[in-house]
Amino acid sequence: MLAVTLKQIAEACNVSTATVSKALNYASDIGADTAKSIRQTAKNMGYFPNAAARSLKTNHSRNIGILFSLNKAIGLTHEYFAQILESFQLKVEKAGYDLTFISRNIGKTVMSYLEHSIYRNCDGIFILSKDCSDPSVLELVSSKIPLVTIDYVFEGCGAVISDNANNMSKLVRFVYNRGHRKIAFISGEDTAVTRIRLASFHKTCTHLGLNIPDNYIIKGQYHSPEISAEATRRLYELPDRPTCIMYPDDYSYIGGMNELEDLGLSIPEDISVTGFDGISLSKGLRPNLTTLRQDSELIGIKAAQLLVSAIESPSTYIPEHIVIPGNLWEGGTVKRL
Amino acid sequence: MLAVTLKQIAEACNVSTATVSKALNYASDIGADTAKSIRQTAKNMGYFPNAAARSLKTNHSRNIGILFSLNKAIGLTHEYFAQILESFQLKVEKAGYDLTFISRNIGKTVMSYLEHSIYRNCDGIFILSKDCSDPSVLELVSSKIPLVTIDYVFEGCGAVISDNANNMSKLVRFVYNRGHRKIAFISGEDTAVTRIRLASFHKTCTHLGLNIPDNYIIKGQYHSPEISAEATRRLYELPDRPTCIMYPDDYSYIGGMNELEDLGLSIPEDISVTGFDGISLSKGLRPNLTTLRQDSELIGIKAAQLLVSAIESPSTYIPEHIVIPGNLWEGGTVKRL
DNA sequence: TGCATTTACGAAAACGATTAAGTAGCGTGT
DNA sequence: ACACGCTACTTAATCGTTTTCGTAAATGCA
Repeated sequence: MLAVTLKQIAEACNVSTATVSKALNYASDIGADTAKSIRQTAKNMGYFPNAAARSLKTNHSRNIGILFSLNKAIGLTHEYFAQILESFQLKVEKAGYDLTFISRNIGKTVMSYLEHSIYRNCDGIFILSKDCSDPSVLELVSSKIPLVTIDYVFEGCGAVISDNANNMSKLVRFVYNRGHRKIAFISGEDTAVTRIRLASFHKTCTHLGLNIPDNYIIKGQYHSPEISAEATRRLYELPDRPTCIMYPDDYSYIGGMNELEDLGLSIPEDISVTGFDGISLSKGLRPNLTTLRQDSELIGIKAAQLLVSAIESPSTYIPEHIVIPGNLWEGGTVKRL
Repeated sequence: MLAVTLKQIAEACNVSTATVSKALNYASDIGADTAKSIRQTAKNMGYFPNAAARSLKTNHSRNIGILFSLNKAIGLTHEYFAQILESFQLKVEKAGYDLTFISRNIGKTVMSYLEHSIYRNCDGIFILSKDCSDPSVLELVSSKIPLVTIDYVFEGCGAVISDNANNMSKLVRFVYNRGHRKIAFISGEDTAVTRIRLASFHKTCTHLGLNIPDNYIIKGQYHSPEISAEATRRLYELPDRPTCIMYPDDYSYIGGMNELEDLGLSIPEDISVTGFDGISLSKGLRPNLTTLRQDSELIGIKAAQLLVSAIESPSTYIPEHIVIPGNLWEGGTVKRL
């Protein structure tokens, strides 16, 4: 329960706390054998440094703040982000960092993200936010705290981004190559990522010589089966129905899938569909959902590496924008026409 | 960037740091007007206390450790736990606490959960672990650090548990009341919760006078559509097929749903099914999945209240075991026979 | 041997807060 | 006028580290 302190070790070894500190930190001006025996007794006594004391003195906390915009559509419950966070956590843990959620308030006092980060003395911040135009996020970004963002680019800051433009293009081309010309697209709610995907969809279609009518493009929502179901019905009621519907993500597709079934359409015989993300769900479906697998694990890992290097070697650090390609998962929901 | 300290405020106000500290902490022995003006300048200067210094001195950190067993089946990517964590976070944040993940290692050094908690000076721990028999968890539990567990009971510790026994019973009775007598059950992997649900299933069946053959009970896995699909096929191949299949959770049911469809069975006409959890997915399905909605939001809130009171009022605190009932969601996947 | 240099350690200050103890100043009761 | 008790503040110690600087002993070199 009660923590062992440097002082206790010092007494046990008959040396000063300075010596103990040096021994444990492998400092240069200490005798090899003294150091060894101190380290041994420290281990025996179950010593761990007091994080607060160390943080106070050294001005770093070995703690990384996570800025997670928690809302329904994009938050912990979204498998893509949860997976990124998981692999990020595993990686920074190995580098010796803990993870703390950074919110806008602590108790009754409201603070900005920056203030919270300073309060907790975070060595770096990992931003997984939907709305990076939030002034409080901007304030953080323009501070000197090392940070890495996901799927959003701030100039001068490290970022890891899923290659949304190319991914979407890949998916559209796949559908096109299977012979589809009437492709509908249900987008997610309006975010930077959504805009990139939508632009890529249009660009790719134009490039392929496809003329997509306006009513084939429906604004939906990520992670919402209900809204995808509704959008699906609207597409069904169109006089000139699409032959393929592209859903905003795998999860929300489930709503569309059920709606189509209700309407008596079978997949992919009567209508083709695609998802996005490649979460575990998509492989549990029959036929396997055709989707674009984003490499969330790699994204988390790269973000961790980037942030750790930004923290630990600021001199050599270059705020890269790492683009992570996705993989097309062919599945079986796009029929060859 | 650089934080404002007490000292700076003290200089600005021409008082000692002690006075500033007292003013900000609403201590008694300080003049009302001095206090007021100090608080005002502190605000103007953008002061926030240094968490490390405060923690060092007061021996508490206003930080709660989360012990999250991160593995595939049960972790951040599981909506039930992610939701509990989300609502927990929102609640403790209001009480003035931050959340830090507690892992078994930090850098190259391996430490126990207890050691990590001491290292970070956590005021309390929130345990969301699948395997509470882990010796390192046990060590933590037997320490004096306030903690609350989810879906697992340690005597003398606060716990919030979803009422698995009654929930399962409710679900079985609902199926029974719809006329089903041949009920199959696909369980999750072996955990405390699984054992409770399985026992409740058996007990309820016995109570209802049902004799469930052994081959109706299949050991599956939570959150795994694939394994549920396979289990579904095994049940289908039985000479005497069940009329209803109960899946370990909503998510894994998706695998079964597709398998059944592949087998040419339609739900609920040819076969009835139930899920468990009541995640958003289940309401996106057509027909709506019959499931047992666990109140993950309330569980998170109650856990937060319990833990905060354990931390802040240890004298009046009673380590309750709060049982949160679930709600049957009738849905449309159980046919009336 | 004598002097300079290195090695190995200790003393003490510092990080930013909290808090017990001490002390002015002031009013009050007798 | 004097002791007493408040009130409102300051001083200084403290939490557990890290780190600079000082210094004694050991060593190197001529």
